[in-house]
Amino acid sequence: MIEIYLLEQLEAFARCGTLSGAAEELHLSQPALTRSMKKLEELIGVPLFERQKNKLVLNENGKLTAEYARRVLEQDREIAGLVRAFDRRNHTISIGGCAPVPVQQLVPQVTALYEDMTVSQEVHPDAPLLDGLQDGTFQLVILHEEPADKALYWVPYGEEKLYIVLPKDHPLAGREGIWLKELESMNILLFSQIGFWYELCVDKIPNPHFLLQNDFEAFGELIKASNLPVFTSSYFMEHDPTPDFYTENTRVILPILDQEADVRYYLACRLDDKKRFSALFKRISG
Amino acid sequence: MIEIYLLEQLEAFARCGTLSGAAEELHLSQPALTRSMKKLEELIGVPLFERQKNKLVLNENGKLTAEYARRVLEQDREIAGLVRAFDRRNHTISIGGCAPVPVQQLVPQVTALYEDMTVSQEVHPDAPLLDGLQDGTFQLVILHEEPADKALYWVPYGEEKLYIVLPKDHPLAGREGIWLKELESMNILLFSQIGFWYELCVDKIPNPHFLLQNDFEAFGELIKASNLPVFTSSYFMEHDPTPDFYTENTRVILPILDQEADVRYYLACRLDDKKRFSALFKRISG
DNA sequence: TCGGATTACGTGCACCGTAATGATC
DNA sequence: GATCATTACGGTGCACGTAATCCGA
Repeated sequence: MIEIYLLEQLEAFARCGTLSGAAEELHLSQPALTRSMKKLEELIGVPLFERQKNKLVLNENGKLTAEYARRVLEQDREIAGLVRAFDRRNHTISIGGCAPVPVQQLVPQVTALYEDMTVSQEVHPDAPLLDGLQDGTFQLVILHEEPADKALYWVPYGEEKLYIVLPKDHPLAGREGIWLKELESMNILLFSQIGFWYELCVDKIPNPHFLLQNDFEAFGELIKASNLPVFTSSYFMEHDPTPDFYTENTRVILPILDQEADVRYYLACRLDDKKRFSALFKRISG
Repeated sequence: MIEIYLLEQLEAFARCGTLSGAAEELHLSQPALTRSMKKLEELIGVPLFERQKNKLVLNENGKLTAEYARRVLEQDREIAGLVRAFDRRNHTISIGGCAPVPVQQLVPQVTALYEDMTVSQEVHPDAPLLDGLQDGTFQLVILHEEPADKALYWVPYGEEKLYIVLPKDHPLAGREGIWLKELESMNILLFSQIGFWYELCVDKIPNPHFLLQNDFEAFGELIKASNLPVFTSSYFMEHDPTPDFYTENTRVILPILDQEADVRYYLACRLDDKKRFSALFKRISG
């Protein structure tokens, strides 16, 4: 049986062209390589090298062997990674969502129900989420549109509505609601990790001037320290009942009137995972 | 890097179900297997076994690893054989022919011209010869029909004509020639290794009664000791000028009149081997 | 009590490195 | 002299075996 280390050394020699080069690359001595190549040659039983005076060159047999070696090495190297990935898949539930809010809500529920599992989370647009569900990157995804794919199982997963917070002295502050297009060219504070909401704002607000901030603490400080318009949502209004800018009475909160600002979420999994997550769906749906 | 011996041991364990079984099969001790499995597990970095009290069982990771191991092992084992076969192909010229006579003529010519090559020979019908030429089984073939394939190069390679030797008191002995169909139901001595000639005789002689003999010495003795009809050919008549049954004057030699008994041979190779064998073709064609 | 897995311990071989030699540019 | 392959020699890691222990049918 030809051991891997021999194939590895042959492959390195085939690439480098000299034993010394290969030895350096493999952090081995030249004599070690000489011996290994001799041994390999003996194992296979036919000459693999043309031995010129002080040069060693692969002959046709050697080139062929190197080619086979490459294939075996590649497959051998893959094993550990593939098995680790397989193991990981069986011990982690990967959640993908189109926005952070519903994902943050889901994670503790999943963690509680599947104690021995690791739960990972990512935020992406709907399309890659659906792809990821199919290729196994995600086991659960939260979308903001009803999945049409018949190979998926899904349930409604709450709603979220967009509001805007304006200073009381803002020209639009007296309104009962705001259309996104009315925010044209306006400076608006925006937390950067808000998933699909960002695309929505970019789509609907002409010539947007977003002041992006991806540190949540700093974002809060900026809100307090400025009187810039900022988005919020039904979720925050319910779960964070006394933030400074609500009670200071210097700002008003107005609903966004666009239909797209009123979102329903859907929790989906592959049909063949429906059983696996039945407890989760039960808990969510009633 | 996972060495082959580890995969080999895992694969044996996967097949046997117990370490002791695998140890016996591999001519190793149980402790050696225990250690190797531990080592493999550590290398990959995820559990591969379910350790019951005094039983070791592959878990899902382990089964997957064993599956990968099988693939790598198979490919690794193949290497030596494939390279040896490749080497052999480059150092042997395999000659196939439809009959022994022209092959026996060709072998010394090839041997003389390609000194460092091994020359092998086989006799087969034309169809497998042509197949073998294409798939590399043969580099040179001798046919008894002109090859139609445009991907082949060929030259005429002599002729051979069939005769029959009859006792002088045989009813047909007075004829100037014989048709094969006239040999109906006749007992005829036949050397078995005569290639396509055998098929020809079976085809053309109704209800043939061949007394087959595959030992050449014994065949000669049988000719001398009996007065049975026997085939010969122009080749033997030219190269073996004084065999007993010619000079004893108790037998007559009559030509076979069938058109198929008058054969022209053709030496063919693949077009991409034409250059390689140009010296041979030159010598043959003059 | 036997069969199977594991642990502990000692050993030998196989692979390695260093040093020296040979050979070519 | 520089580079490269090979040979010679001495060292060491590691895979192995033996023996002992544990555990369950």
